[in-house]
Amino acid sequence: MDSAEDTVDGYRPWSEVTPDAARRLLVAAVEAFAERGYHATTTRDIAGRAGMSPAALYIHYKTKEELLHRISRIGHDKALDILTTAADGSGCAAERLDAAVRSFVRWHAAHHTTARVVQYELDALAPEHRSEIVTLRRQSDAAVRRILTDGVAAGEFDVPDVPGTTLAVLSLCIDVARWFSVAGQRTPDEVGALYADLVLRMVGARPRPQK
Amino acid sequence: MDSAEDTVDGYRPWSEVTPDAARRLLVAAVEAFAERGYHATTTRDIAGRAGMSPAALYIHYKTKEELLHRISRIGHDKALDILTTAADGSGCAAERLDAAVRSFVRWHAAHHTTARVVQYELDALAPEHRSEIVTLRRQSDAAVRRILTDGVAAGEFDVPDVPGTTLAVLSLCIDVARWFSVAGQRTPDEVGALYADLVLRMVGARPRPQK
DNA sequence: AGGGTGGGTGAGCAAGCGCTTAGCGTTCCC
DNA sequence: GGGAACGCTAAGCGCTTGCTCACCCACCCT
Repeated sequence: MDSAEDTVDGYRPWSEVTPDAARRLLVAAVEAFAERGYHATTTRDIAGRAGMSPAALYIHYKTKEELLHRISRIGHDKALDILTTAADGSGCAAERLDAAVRSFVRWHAAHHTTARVVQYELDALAPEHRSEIVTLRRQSDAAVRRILTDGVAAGEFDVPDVPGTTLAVLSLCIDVARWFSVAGQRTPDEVGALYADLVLRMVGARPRPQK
Repeated sequence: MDSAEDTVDGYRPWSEVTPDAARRLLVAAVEAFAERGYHATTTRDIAGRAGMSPAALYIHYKTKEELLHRISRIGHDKALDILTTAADGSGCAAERLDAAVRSFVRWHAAHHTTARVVQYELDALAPEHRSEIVTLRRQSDAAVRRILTDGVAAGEFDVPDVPGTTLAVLSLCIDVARWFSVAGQRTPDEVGALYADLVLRMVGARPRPQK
């Protein structure tokens, strides 16, 4: 249903999942999990959306939880990649923070179906898979914190509580996945721009630091 | 388990639910829903936590969904009450925004168990119950928007996009329920203070408007 | 031509689900 | 003191769940 997701940011999602049948099942699972939640989704529903019989799922995945894990892993990898690319880029702290928030939010809005599963179904993962994902999330936190610390050190930002503000910034971005709707009047680009502006205000960024 | 919730802000939660057995079941349901999600929680689990047999649940509630609806309704009423009390209070726009965010966030942190159910299990409600709750949420949105509009009109705030910023402020506050943990090092009061500061920055509040 | 291989199906199992029903003990009122 | 009313339980019904198994068929290499 969400075919608009197929070609965003010039990359084809789930292209890393092969063979074709496994990818179709995974895409079906993303849609179903996002719509009804992991626990409310049945394996029959997933297989049905992919145009297959219930048993076909178990040729490509051992359990329903493995499907969620694969989705969560790929999604977190992508989200972390977007964030660290911006965080480790060139430019002053304000520019990097702007880029990080803008692209992170744009991804959460454009891929809100995937993002919803990735961000809100963490508790449904098996303990060992959950801790693997939590490690990735800590890296996201570190990336944002790095920008804030740099900005404070350079005198660009005024942030009394760096860990708390880091948490708030990430929380703000992530929650986009919950409320964003294609039926709404904002495009992912617009939300990204709005949020980048709001976050720069939150950190007290000076228009031009020392020029 | 979360007995610390029993007496916060000087009011006893769920005191409006009678008789005693019905309240015990409801409290058990809140804990179970918050821990595992609505769909992953069984009626046997709820009854077990309340120290009753599975059938006891159906003496006080028609269905499992009615339990969720009652929880959601009471929680939304309380959250909206907190928000509108602050929004309609006296003081300049900045003071009212500070109070609104501070108390709203404090509630989400202190009652994060309840808040998690209230904010994240909306889709599990039956359509007619869902639309009833959505109405309440629109009132929350209106309350915050009112403060922002007032602040802009008074020249206290600099907000280019009032609806978008309203959405972001509420989103930021609500997401506290997702990440807040009693194991963390912040108290609800501290998070409330931090967030009030961050939001005042987001709206470009001037330290003293015209004094 | 023919047998192996890998992706697929139809049918179904054991377990667990939400919810119901028959019945039981206590309380309360006349 | 007798009976209705109430709060609750033990047992279990009908159904759905995640998952399995026996089998099938298109394709491939020799």
